[in-house]
Amino acid sequence: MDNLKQRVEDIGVVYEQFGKTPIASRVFSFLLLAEPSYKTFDEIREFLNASKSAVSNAINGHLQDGTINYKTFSGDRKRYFYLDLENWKKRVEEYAKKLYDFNNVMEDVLKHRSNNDIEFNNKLKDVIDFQNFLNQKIDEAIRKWEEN
Amino acid sequence: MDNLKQRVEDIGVVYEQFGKTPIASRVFSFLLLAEPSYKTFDEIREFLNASKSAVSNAINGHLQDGTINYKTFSGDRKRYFYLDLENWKKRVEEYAKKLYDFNNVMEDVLKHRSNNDIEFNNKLKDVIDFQNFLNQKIDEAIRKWEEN
DNA sequence: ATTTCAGTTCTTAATTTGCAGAACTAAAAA
DNA sequence: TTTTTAGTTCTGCAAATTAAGAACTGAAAT
Repeated sequence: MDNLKQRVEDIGVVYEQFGKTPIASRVFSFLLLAEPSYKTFDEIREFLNASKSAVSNAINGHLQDGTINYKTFSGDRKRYFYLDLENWKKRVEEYAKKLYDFNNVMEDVLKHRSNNDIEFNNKLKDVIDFQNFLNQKIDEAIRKWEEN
Repeated sequence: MDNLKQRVEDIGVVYEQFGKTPIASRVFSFLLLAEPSYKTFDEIREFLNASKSAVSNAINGHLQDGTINYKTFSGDRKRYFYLDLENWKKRVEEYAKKLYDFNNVMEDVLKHRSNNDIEFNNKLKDVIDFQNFLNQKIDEAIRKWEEN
């Protein structure tokens, strides 16, 4: 039944697309597949066959951007790490903010461009408008999901 | 008036957030700010003070993912590269597809999980539903923008 | 007070990435 | 036909990333 290890690897590979390191991706993947869904540092380290430092750094990265979190149980000093699925929308929000900020940069660029290249300026304006529209829709979707 | 160089650098730095290399980011930034909005390989290379190989790779990367394109003029064998702003929505679509695909991976994970961790499974289902909803909204926004 | 435990931090090594510079290529010009 | 042009590809190196292993730390248990 060690197709679990293989599944963790496979989904880990897919998750690497989002710019995470191999071990960070496997930590994510393991916590997505594992049962129970919370695991200690050492369980993760052992399952992934990785070094403590690699796992420590991967976990702290995920904690930083809110992908995972941990809980504790009284009388047990270990931390139990789990995918912070409730934080998902906030992470989407943060990505949306990045797009929004860059859109402001483009808006500023447009404002400073001369009138010699109307064609380009118009297309740039279209892109900016589209992105604003899209960002609005994304915010809207997040709000709607929240009020459930 | 070489605050243009500085602006290209500054916006280049911002654009690096989206995972592009320094030179690729500066190529984008230059083509966003430059007038006219299309530039030859050598104009880019010279403006950025970079090597031909670096510029060649950056340009080909951008061509690959549709960020830039080029046009030619008869009697001039140079290619004139420009930001392919009309392709913006397609690139957004492609990113949305990545999210959609990963959502299917998570859907598959959910299907295979046991019933021992209902809490986690429910949250996972929420995330999946939210992502589907969001992807739908994104597609919708793209369609709406298209029919203008 | 000492030991154990759960991680963290500090080297260090191995890849990987990003880029320069030079050699190369294919098409067009002369 | 040779030469020029507009890039591309190759070689190699420097810097950054990733991860291992071992030393370290601070809180908790004994």
